[in-house]
Amino acid sequence: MPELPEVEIAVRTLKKKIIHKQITNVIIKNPKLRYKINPIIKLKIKNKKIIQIKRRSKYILISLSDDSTLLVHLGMTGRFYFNNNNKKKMDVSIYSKTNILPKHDHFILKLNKINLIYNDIRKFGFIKLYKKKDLVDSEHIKNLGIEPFDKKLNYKFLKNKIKNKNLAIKSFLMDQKNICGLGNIYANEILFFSKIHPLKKTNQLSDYELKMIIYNLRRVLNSAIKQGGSTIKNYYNSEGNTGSYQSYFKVYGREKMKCFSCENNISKINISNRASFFCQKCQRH
DNA sequence: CGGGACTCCTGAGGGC
DNA sequence: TGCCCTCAGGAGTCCC
Repeated sequence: MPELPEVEIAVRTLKKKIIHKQITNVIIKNPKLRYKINPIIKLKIKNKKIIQIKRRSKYILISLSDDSTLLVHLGMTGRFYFNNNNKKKMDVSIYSKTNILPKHDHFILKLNKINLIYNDIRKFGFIKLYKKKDLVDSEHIKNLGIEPFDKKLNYKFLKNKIKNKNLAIKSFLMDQKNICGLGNIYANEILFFSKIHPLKKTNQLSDYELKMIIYNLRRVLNSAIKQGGSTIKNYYNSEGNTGSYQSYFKVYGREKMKCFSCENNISKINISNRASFFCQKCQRH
């Protein structure tokens, strides 16, 4: 599910449901995710309390009472959902309500009255445990770029970042070392609102265009968060609900359909191996 | 070093 | 119906 808005929604739901709860047991059903789940995790986190849940880029950081942090990335299809474990039998109503298949459950945290289940069809996500002090220097976190809502992100910051870079702006936006949290959907949408062709080179962008990119990325992300994220292919979030930002897509997935701003049809091209959607007339080089 | 192609994995959908 | 191909919200690795 996951670009920044979807991860943010997941974090907010986790906060609501599992903060302050104690981990009474851990079940690793299938350790083979992007990185093999280290079985030692089970012993290390059992009986610890969940004291804080945060988002950094597209990562979920679950801090535990012994100064360790579970670092979770959802990959393409990772998601958390909950199950009531108060009864003897698992509550299976969520399976009929959503398209979740238990065969893709890989990791389960048993908490007081509730199970937190990590489900991931394609297994591109991962779960790692770090000591809190090692987390920021970890390979996953240390090279991350600026957060989209960080006040330090302004056009001068971007201008400095793209200095000497002769790279398609779409690729720049997708690279987490620059601005983090954006993925394929939102990069496409942001460039449409900014009226910039996705292949336009970073060193060709005007100050005005850089300002538009920053303005629109915040606008698009905020709006998506407000809508509960985007749901593709009946993808359900942690509470068995779908986000609805997909109905606001201006270009993503709209190849050959009419542009909402002009009479042109939306084009689709490949940039860095990812589908890129744009309007040839509204978005100029 | 920067940047593009390839890779991991499963499932959905289209064409024949 | 079945088979084969392509594609999918990510990002690390390899190679030039």
